[in-house]
Parts: sequence; C-alpha cells; structure tokens
Amino acid sequence: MAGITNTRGYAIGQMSRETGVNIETIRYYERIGLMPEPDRTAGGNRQYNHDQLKRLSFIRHARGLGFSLEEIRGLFDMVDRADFTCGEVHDLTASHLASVREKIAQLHRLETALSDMLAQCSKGDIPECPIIDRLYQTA
Amino acid sequence: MAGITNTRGYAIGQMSRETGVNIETIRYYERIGLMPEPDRTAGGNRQYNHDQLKRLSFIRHARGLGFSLEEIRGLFDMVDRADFTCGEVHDLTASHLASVREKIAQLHRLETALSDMLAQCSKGDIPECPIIDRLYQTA
DNA sequence: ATACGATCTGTAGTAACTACAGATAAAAGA
DNA sequence: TCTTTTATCTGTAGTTACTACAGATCGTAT
Repeated sequence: MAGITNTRGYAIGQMSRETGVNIETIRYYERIGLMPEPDRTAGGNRQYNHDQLKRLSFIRHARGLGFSLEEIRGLFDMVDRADFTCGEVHDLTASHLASVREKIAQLHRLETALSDMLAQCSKGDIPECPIIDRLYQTA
Repeated sequence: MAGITNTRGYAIGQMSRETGVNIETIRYYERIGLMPEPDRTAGGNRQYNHDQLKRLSFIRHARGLGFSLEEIRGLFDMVDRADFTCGEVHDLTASHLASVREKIAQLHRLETALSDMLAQCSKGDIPECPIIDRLYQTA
C-alpha cells in the first residue's frame, strides 16, 4: 500500500510542476481536507511523499473528467476504506456521465437558439436589431 | 421609448411571478447595478414600472441563452446609450456562440473518455476497478 | 384590531478556485 | 560566510451568479 518514500520528498512547487495543479490550489485541497497535511521541513515548508503525489494526480485526472470535488471525495472515501466495489465506482461514473450528457443536450439547444438569432441579424450599421428585440420580448 | 406605466406599479413578488426571476435575485441585480433602483412605496417597498419589467425579462432571456451578467451589462450599455449598431450586437452574440460551441466540444471529449472507462469496467463485486486504476495513473 | 403574508436590510454561504500582502525559508552565487 | 534571489508561508478577500437565512417592518384582508 505504501509507496516508496523519496528521501527528500517533494516541495509544493515540485508537486505543482509534476501534476499541473496550481500551488494555491494544492493548499486549498489541503484546507478542505481533500489532501492530507504533509510533513514539514524544519523551517515549516511542506514536504510531500509519493503517495501524496499519486493522490494529487488522481484529483487532477478526475477534475479533468469533470468530477466535482465532492464526487472525488466520495471516490477517496471508498478507496481509503478499501471496501469499495467496482460496481459502486461504475455507478458513480455512470451518473456523472449522465449529467455530462444532459449538459451537452442543454448546450445544443442553446446553440440552436443562438444561431437562429444570428441568422436573422442583418449585421447592419443601424441601431435596430432583431436580437435585441427578441431579448426584450415579454412573452 | 417609455412604456406605459401602470398606475400602481408592480411589487417585487409580481415581478418575480411575471418573469420567473427569484425575488432575491432581483434585489441582487439591483445591488450590482444591472437593474435600476425602483420607486418605493411610503413604507419602503419596491414599486416597479413596465420598463423595468421589460428590462428584467431581457436579463432573464439572455441568461437563459447563457450570456453572462457582464455580457448582458454590455448589451444594456449599448442599448441605453442608443448608439449601438446591429453589427455590434451580432459580434457579441457570435462570440458567445463560439464559446458555447467550444464548451460542447470539450464536453464531448469528456463524454468519450467517461464512456470508454465505463466500457472497461466489470461492474463486479470486487474492490478492484479499472476506473480507479486509471485515475491513479501518474502519467 | 389583528392576523398573516409580503417585503425589508444586511450578512453569510455555495463551488472551486485565484490573487494578493507581508513575512520567512531555502538555495545559489561571490 | 554573506548576500541575493527564488520559493513558501499564513491569512484574507475576491471571483460568478446566486441562494438562504434572521429579525424587523409593511400591506392587506377580515
């Protein structure tokens, strides 16, 4: 379970460079309890180990896939308790996928509405515009 | 330009019902200067006129199309100064449409990645999961 | 007159960060 | 060793677009 700990560990800047996660964001994750409190140097600087690097990568990938921090917390809870099943993870992922699809559908409707509006627009040099008129419609 | 002002005007609750905008949100729009300060009754309650109702509808529709409050502010600035051209409005709308399309493209990539992951998942009853493994990948 | 709902102000919370300021720590160069 | 530069530190406040109170007052129906 334990990774091989680097003799020196990683400073926060290294963590940032390795994962692409902003330094301020790493500290933020710690503040909200998504990342553990790392060791400190004598002077008080953070020193991370390899496990913590992996954990941060995990967060980064999951965020990249649009998982919310709460969803990620849920994933970690399962993994940390080590009593998760693949089925549980599947379900969480599937419901996330469903919400992504819903968002796509909504944006498609938006896209249609906007391009319809653009099509009606003369692009002219006059202070009269079907787009503005449409937005002002009370109905 | 001026709408026909109702003798009594609209209370904030009526504005909310007519436009579907939450009461707290209407006050918020006023606070940030997107809605003007309305008249008040002797007791201090807000009294809106028809122009203000139309303005709120405008905001509501534009929000529904995904325009940000700053974009809406820009639209109002143009209209309020009455020196906008249809071309300007067209451009703002077109750039908004472009960002909507970008968001759609990004979500499509997300969708693909998520459904690929799901396809690899056994859905099994075991604490071992390709989804988790994938997320932990450092590379 | 009284009850009740509507509205009032002001503040704080939400998600997920980002951006400082002002003070130390650590590493590199002379 | 001393100095300079770079990296981190803490803590707070800002971002977007709202939403959710608390505790007080207004308006209206009976």
